[in-house]
Formats: sequence, C-alpha cells, structure tokens
Amino acid sequence: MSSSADPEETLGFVRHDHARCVATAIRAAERHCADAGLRFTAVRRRALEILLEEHKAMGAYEVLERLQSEGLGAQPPAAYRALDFLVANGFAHRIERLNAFVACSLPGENHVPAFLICRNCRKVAETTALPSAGIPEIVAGATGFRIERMLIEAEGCCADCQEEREP
Amino acid sequence: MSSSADPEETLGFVRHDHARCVATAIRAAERHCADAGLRFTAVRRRALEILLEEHKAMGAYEVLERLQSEGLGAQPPAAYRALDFLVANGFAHRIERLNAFVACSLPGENHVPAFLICRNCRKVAETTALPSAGIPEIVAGATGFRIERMLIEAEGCCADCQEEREP
DNA sequence: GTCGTATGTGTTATGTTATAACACATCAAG
DNA sequence: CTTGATGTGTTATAACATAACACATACGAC
Ligand SMILES: [Zn+2]
Ligand SMILES: [Zn+2]
Ligand SMILES: [Zn+2]
Ligand SMILES: [Zn+2]
Repeated sequence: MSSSADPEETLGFVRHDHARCVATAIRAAERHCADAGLRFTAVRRRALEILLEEHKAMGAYEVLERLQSEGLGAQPPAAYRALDFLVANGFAHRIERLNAFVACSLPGENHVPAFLICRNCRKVAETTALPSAGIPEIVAGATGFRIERMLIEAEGCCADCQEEREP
Repeated sequence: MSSSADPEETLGFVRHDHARCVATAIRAAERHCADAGLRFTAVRRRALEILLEEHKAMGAYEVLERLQSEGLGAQPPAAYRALDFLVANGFAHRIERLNAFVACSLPGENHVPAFLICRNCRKVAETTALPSAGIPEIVAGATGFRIERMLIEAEGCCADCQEEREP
C-alpha cells in the first residue's frame, strides 16, 4: 500500500507529504488552543493524532478503541467529548453520511468543506467549495434564514475503485 | 400556528399551497412508479403521505409510529424499507445531519438538494443548488472521483426563530 | 499557599438509530 | 397453476450517541 521511501503517499485520493501534514495540523491546533485559552489535553491531542494518522473517516467507536489501547479513556463519552472538541474548534469535521470523523485538511482557515466519499472503499477526501461560488444560489433560496455552518457531501466512486471494477 | 382559511401556510419557511403540493407529489410518485414498473404499495404511499403532511424532517421511528397507529407495519424495518424506497426513487431525501427524512420538494427533477436546517426548531427547508454553480470547484478538487450523488446541508437559524430570540 | 470556581474526565446506565436474517405473502408472467 | 421476483412480518441485535453524577485537575483571586 505504501510507496517505498517517497514521503508522498496516496491519502484521501491525493498524494501528499503526510508526515508534514500531520505535524502542521498538530501545530495549528496547539497554536489555536494556546491563543484561545483552550486546553489541548492528552485525550484531545491523541484523538486528533489518530484521525490524522489514519487520514480517513473513523467512527467514534473506532477512535475509542485506539484510545482504550493506550489507556486514555475507556468509555464512549471519552471519545465523543474529544471528537466534539475537535469539531467545535475546526480541527476535524463530522461526516454525517458515515457517522464518522475526519481531521480537517485546512485547519485554521474558514471554509465550506466538501467531502468526496467513496461508497466502495469508504475513503474520504476533503476539498472545499469557495464561499464565492454556488453559495449565492442557496442563500437566495434561504429567505430570512441565517446560515451558520454549511457542508457538502458527495457520494461516488474514487479513482482507485473505478480501476478495480472496470479494468 | 396555522392561518385561517388561507390555503397558504408557512411550511419549510416558505408559504405555499400545501394541499396542492401534497397532491402533486403523490401524483408524481404514482406516475413514476407506473412508468418504471415499481410497486407503489400501501406502506410506501402512506409513508410518503406522512412525510408530505408534516412537511418537516421526521425520524424513521417517528414515521413508524404513525404507520403503526394505522396498522401498516409494526417494526423498524417496515419504516426503513418504505423510506429507503422513497429516497432511492427521489421522492424523499435523507437528512444526514438529523438522521431524518423529508419529502422532496422537486420530485421528478434531477437536482442537488440543499437543506436549510434550523437548529432551534428543527424545521427544514429544501432549496436547490443549480448543478451549474459552485459544483465545478468541487469537481476540480475531485481528481478521478466520479460524483454520483451530492447534497448540501446548511445549519443555522430560521427567520421565525431569529425574531423570537431578538425581538 | 489555599480557596473556590470552572473545566475536563471517569463511570454507569440508557436512549436512539439502523440492519441482519429468515419465514411468509403477494404479484405478474408464462 | 406454477414459478420466480419482489415486498412484508418478525425476531433479534448491532452501531451510534448521550444523560447524569461523582471525581479530578487547572487556574486565578485572595
Ligand atoms: Zn494528510
Ligand atoms: Zn474507493
Ligand atoms: Zn408542501
Ligand atoms: Zn427555527
């Protein structure tokens, strides 16, 4: 699955330097928490690391298993609390369609996330809809409605899975 | 809550002739099923009617209760099967964010639904993002990914609830 | 330092949403 | 009438999520 000594790996459908992306995300979170007076505790940090390592959508119970095996919380609430914190602060997103969570690929930046979810392999890529485009049409339909948060979920088939099926 | 003899009621944040909208939707479903050789059975029809009557997001178990009280299926699978059928055929949408279902307001038309979900009163309005707008940006981020279905969920506060809170 | 408050965690129990699996019913075509 | 496909009834259980309360820890005020 992984590719020799190349620091780039295919993750979330996109090749990138993952070690760097993990480090960046953790640092961004540390930074934000320090600035905002939030407590980036062991469980929270570890939960974020787990999401980043896997770099795919993980269920809360899946994250919990990992936390358990490291002695960081044994019951569902431990995982949900950590994940809720990460989501609330923009370090992760919740993918409703899968009842799962992913680390945000643009932490710190205010964005409308768009998730590409492969219904075959369950991998998830995060891309982003620039607030400029498309949104106006939605706002137009939203008379009097104040939009606070918005997300896009696209379901389909990733490049890898298409190859496997139609070779 | 309802407004005298006026055939228009505020539903899904938008005033409209609801009796007509229900009739239209049912007829569209009958039509589509006849054409496609699908069986628009009692449970399925009733489930759609229930969604249309309420015209709001309803959980599967909520729909089930209504079906039960009419002797149309007593267990969860009955509701889930009917709802899955409606979703699969475009008569209803599933709102992931709420684990709930709503009747589609544009049955028959191929569209990217956008849901405005009031986090206060839980009402849901369906509007639509024209496939033309905004989507290109997402497709651009989706190298090799074949999008099959897509939806937009916006969370916020509806006009009514804003008034109540900031009078 | 210690006190008090706010915030985070541990733990138990329970609620909510969803599906697997298999028997039986219904329907439409041959 | 037979047959195969599709839909339904029923039981049981899986998967996801939160309420509630006791305890611990962090942190500023005094
Ligand atoms: Zn990465
Ligand atoms: Zn795939
Ligand atoms: Zn209506
Ligand atoms: Zn509202």
